[in-house]
Amino acid sequence: MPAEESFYQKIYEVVRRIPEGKVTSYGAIAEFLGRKGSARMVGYAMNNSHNQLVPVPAHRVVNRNGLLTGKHHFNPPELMAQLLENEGVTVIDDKVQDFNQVFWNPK
DNA sequence: TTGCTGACCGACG
DNA sequence: CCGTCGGCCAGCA
Repeated sequence: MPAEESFYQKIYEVVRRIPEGKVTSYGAIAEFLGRKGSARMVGYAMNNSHNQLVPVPAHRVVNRNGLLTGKHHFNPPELMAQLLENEGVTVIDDKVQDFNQVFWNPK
């Protein structure tokens, strides 16, 4: 049996599954991992995403409102919205437009 | 082991 | 509309 993966690894794995032009929410990932209500863990894991050897598209993860709450952790902060728009996701005032249409549920 | 932190969410007034 | 609080729990000093 393979070595047991940390929750962080599982989170990163889910985030990598997000297709281009799609986004998901912290709560959705937390719920998918069976830790519904602990969306904080997802965000906290994202903070460590830079520590991963494999790139993690953290810019595709937004909060429940479709707001780019984690943009301040990017360098530069505008990069998050720019990456999303580069993939076809419209971002206005740090908020994802047509959120229900670009929302991707892990499964 | 204990205590603190946090890129969230929902409820309350 | 706005601020505040509780809950959730892995990681770290």
